[in-house]
Amino acid sequence: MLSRQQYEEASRLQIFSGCRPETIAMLLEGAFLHRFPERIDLAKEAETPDFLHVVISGAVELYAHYRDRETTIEVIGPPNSFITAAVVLDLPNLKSARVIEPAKILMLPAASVRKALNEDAAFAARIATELATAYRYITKDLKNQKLRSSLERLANWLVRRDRESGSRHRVVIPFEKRVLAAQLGMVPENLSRGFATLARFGVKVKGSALEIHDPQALENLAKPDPLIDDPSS
Amino acid sequence: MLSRQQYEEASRLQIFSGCRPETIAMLLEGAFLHRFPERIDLAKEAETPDFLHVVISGAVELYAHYRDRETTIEVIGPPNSFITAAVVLDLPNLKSARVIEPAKILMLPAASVRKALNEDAAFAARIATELATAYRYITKDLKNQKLRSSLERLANWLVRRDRESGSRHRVVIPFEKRVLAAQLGMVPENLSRGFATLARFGVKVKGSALEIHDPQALENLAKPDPLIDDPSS
DNA sequence: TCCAGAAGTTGATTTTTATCAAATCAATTC
DNA sequence: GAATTGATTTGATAAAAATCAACTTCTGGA
Repeated sequence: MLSRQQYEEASRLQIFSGCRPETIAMLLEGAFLHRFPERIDLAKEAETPDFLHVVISGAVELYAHYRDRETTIEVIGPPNSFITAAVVLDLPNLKSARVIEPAKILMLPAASVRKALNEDAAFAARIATELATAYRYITKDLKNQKLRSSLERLANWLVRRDRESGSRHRVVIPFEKRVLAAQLGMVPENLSRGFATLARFGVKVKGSALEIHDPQALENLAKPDPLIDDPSS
Repeated sequence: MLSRQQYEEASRLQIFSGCRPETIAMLLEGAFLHRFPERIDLAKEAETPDFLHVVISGAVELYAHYRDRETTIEVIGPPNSFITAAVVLDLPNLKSARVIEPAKILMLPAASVRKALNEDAAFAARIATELATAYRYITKDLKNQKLRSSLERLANWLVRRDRESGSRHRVVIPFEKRVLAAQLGMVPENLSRGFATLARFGVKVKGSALEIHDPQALENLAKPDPLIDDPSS
């Protein structure tokens, strides 16, 4: 269902690097490449997924429910895939996924993914790498949650974002503050109060634009730890 | 370094199922099979692992630090492996590991594991499965942390343990209460208070032995959710 | 431009969780 | 068996975080 051009584009994705052409062909056979507008749900908790989703552009929020509560687990962008674990194991999703920024998504049939996994070592290795990375990412998040107060989590989020965007001490929150609050494991009210507290450490808030006027003070508060905050380690 | 008998035993492990004999031979080439007493540290945060560890028997606690704080991420038993993600990616451990119950551990050279990953699709698929399972496990834990109060976490731990041990309404805490507290994300004092509160729901505590006298009341409190508490889903 | 509704903020209050200190209990050594 | 040490429990208090309510700001149409 992919055009020639789409096929070319898709086959260059990191997830296919080193794979045999037959594997790529099989995976792209029943694949779709779609653009989705904001708010669209791409996956739903408890449903068993039919496709592995790869984010080509845009952003997707992964969230989960319990009773009447909801929390954001993760926000992912390109070139990451999601609901990978559920696809590999053919089990129900533990999280729902919604588009948070208009996104282009490549959808690979789940059955083909499982087939490829057993036939092409390179593809299996890539999936293993993908899963290992996701595992480490969520491990860091769990450490973040269990070992830090909400103010520390916020301060570290800020420090990290700043670094990732070139340390120019101007950070923009790329989505609604409520989403950031949920991601950091706090209610929106406390995020506001958190920013108010950070004012004492030289942080100025103008809507979703944040200015860090005293980087050292912020770092002293945050005390970032590579084993929690370093995206590459 | 394995005896003939050890080799036979090791090669029957789930992690090798479906693998080519050469792969198994290569992995077991530089492998060790050791028994470790309690308290021994098998891996240390921030160190890059030389071996993939597979638990044959006993139990291992995975824990992590930040500043002067420590928390337990997970307690694992056979036939699970640990520090798998770090081995696959050749990156530093995010967690330390200590023996919590005398354990027999199979140690596979990290470099061989990475080599096998790219040469044997069956092995790569097994590692992917292993990682996917670990990922889902920790995802559930993160949901547990972010969506529940500490009393709810404790109640659900109890309900789940009871189910896993045959629903005979007698549960034994298999390690120190402090470890359980850390695993559930609370201080030991609050675990005590949690048990005191559960008395009102028919739970009796005698040391590490717990009795559930009103299973229905406990379930009503816990409100278990398969997407958080079901080990098989 | 104005308005409605949503998002975000602020204050007061409650609930949850941690901290600190002391007491109790349990296992282990001498 | 007494003494020591560490784990657990209990109580008092403090800190962190959530809730509820009121208010402000922002945003996207009519």
